[in-house]
Amino acid sequence: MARRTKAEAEATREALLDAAEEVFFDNGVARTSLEQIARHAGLTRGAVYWHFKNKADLFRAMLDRVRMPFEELVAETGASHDSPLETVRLGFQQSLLRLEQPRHRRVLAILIHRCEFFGDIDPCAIQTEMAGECLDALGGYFADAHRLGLLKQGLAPEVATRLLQAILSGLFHDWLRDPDAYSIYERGMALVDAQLALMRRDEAEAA
Amino acid sequence: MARRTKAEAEATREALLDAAEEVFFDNGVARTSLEQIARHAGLTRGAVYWHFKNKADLFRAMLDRVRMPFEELVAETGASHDSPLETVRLGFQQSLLRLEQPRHRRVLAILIHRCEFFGDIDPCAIQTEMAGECLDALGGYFADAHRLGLLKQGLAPEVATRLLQAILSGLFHDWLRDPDAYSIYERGMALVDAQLALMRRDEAEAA
DNA sequence: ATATCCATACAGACATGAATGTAAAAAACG
DNA sequence: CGTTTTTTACATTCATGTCTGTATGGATAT
Repeated sequence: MARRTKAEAEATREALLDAAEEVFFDNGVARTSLEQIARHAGLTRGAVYWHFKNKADLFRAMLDRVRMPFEELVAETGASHDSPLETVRLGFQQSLLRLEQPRHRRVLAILIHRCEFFGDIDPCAIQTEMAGECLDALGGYFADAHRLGLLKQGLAPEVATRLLQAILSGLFHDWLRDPDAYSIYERGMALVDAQLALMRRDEAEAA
Repeated sequence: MARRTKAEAEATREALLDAAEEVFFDNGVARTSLEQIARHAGLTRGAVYWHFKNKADLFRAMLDRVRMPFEELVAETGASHDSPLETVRLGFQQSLLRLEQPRHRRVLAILIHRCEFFGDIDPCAIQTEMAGECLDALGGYFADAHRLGLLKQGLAPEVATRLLQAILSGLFHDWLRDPDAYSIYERGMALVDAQLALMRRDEAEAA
């Protein structure tokens, strides 16, 4: 085979990324060679080296297909600003929905549980970046909630933020270790709802 | 060099494990060769292959030096059985104290953030095993707490268990990504205390 | 006590295989 | 025909496992 049309070249690029996802997920990043990825896509290493500089570059491209900042997720839901706790809930829900898509699930699982640093890639740094992004957003919402008197008395907004962020993070990690064990959407929403209920100022207090 | 005494042989074994910890932590497991480990310990690969079957065996031995089931931690604290929530707190505290020791910190960080499967080692499975162990223990305590009427009304013990486990897990993961950023003991205890306060039935309800 | 002998605890060299990156050839498009 | 896409072939590097060599420790016999 050789050159088809421009669109078909793009298709092989995508095919390579798809293959990378699958093989990385099955074998881990370090244990998979570019040869394996190419073969899995029905191509050869030559194609890989044409489209990507090297393994790290391929990896980055794979990640770029699923990036989604928390704020964007929230924006998608069209949540209003007057109820920060509900906004958090919606953002959370949106995240979980995304995670149920195979592509997002696979790539996140790879990033978190199936790779260590290589080349100029540091998965920990990427995770930290994503976590920090999420933490900042959550922090803002809880600060608002606190100002509006929506939080339980004695619960500092920073603590509430870290609690929820830890729950989110822990949930992700645990679920990604074995995504078929349960539905993250159902369990996740149950946990957020329970936690938000715990953190919300109750009517008796508010009166 | 050649054969020293039996005690000295044991010392080199430990030295190799120490070296493995450090190099694994710095470079990741996949990227470090047995040669690097041996050199870092001032020895050669011959020593490594004498004491260990291969890389996976060495890795397992490294893990074995820090294993500690949650129940054992709780036992160490000598907590009484009449206050399950306090028992959970103490177990948590004990875990965090352990984590502040460099050895535990390093090994856990390696297991969680610096290795993917290789040989017959599946770090995810090991994590799942540890998490499950912890989950079972927590589940028992919260079931007791529920029976004793210590939990907030409407809070199912299973949900409480999963919440706390997620918090623990999330906290570990986040901190291990950058252990020098903050004290896990301080922040961790603040979070558990806050969470336990939220989950405890308040006096008004109890009356 | 000391000489002998074997198992132990390493070091060093070697063979193998696998993955990488690159360069050159080949095939198909325009 | 020239350019773009892909294959094939090749050179290099590197980790692994194994094998051999060797000096010592310790047990046993004398």
